[in-house]
This record gives sequence, structure tokens and C-alpha cells, in this order.
Amino acid sequence: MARQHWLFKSEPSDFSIDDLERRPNQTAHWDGVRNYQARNLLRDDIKKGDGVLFYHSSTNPTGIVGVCEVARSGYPDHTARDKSSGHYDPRSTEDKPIWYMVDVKLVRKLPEIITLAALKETPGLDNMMVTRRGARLSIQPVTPDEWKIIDKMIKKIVK
DNA sequence: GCCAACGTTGGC
DNA sequence: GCCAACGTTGGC
Repeated sequence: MARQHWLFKSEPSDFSIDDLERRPNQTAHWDGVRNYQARNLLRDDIKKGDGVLFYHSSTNPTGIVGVCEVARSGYPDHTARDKSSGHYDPRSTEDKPIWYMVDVKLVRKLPEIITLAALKETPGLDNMMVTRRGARLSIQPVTPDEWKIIDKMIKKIVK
């Protein structure tokens, strides 16, 4: 299957692009997703090598702050079985894990954020999921066209 | 901090 | 299986 593209949201106070940059090998598991639609994407559709836009939510301003690559396809999210984790879910067992995660590796931290406002103003991105009102899904598909447009925007700010 | 939009829960 | 109530997300 051809390489696919995604947008992952994170609140920077929880896990930021800088946190990822500091990780060994600049790689981290994307744990804590507790939404079935996003879970299905993590478990079934997101594959090693796919491109990921790292998006900071609930901050000022919100927007895309980096590009990553999926380093490992979906596997059970062990934080669901960790009582000390804020993402603990007693329904999840070793035999029947409910929640999944992938590993992401930092490709590039952007020198400046591409804000949500800028995305909304960009022709071709006005229908992108993240620019649509009420789109709360924390793991979103990005179409090849959208990826191409954003890639161009990135090239403009990376010298 | 507000509140709209959305997902989940639970009574029936 | 419907749907109201509730909780959460996330932009502003």
C-alpha cells in the first residue's frame, strides 16, 4: 500500500514536539488515545513509514509544529493496563487489549508553527478535517493533496 | 473560562 | 435500540 498521511494532535502541556525531540532516537510511542475511531486507525490503518503532522492543540496558537514518520505500526497501548497512568482502563487486558498506539519518529521540527488560522486561509485546505468546526478526532487522515500543499508550506519556512 | 460539538453512558 | 444526560475536547 502507498504511503499514507496523518495528523496527530497533542496538547503540548501533555506531550510536545520538544518532548519528542528530547527522546532517545527522537522516537516515542503515541499512547493514551481513548477514542474508538482513532483507535481503529492506530490499530488497522497507520503503517510504518507513513507521514505524520504533529499538531499542538489547546495552546496559543494551535497548529502544526513538526513532521514525523511512523516507526512502528499499531500495537497494544500498555498504559491502559497501568493503574498509575492517567489513561488506565480496567476493561483492557493482556489477551484482549482495547487500546492501541504506534511509534513516531521525529523527521523535522518546524522553525515556526503553521497555525490553524494559516491552514484555514490556504486554498485546498479549507475542507481539511482539522480546519473543520467540531472535528475533535485526535488522529486524523490527511489526503495526498493536503499533504502536498502543507509540504510546500513547510518548504517555504525551512531554508 | 465559556461554550459548541461530539462521544459515551445508562435508563427505559 | 432510542435518546437524554453527562463528560470531554478544543477553539476562542
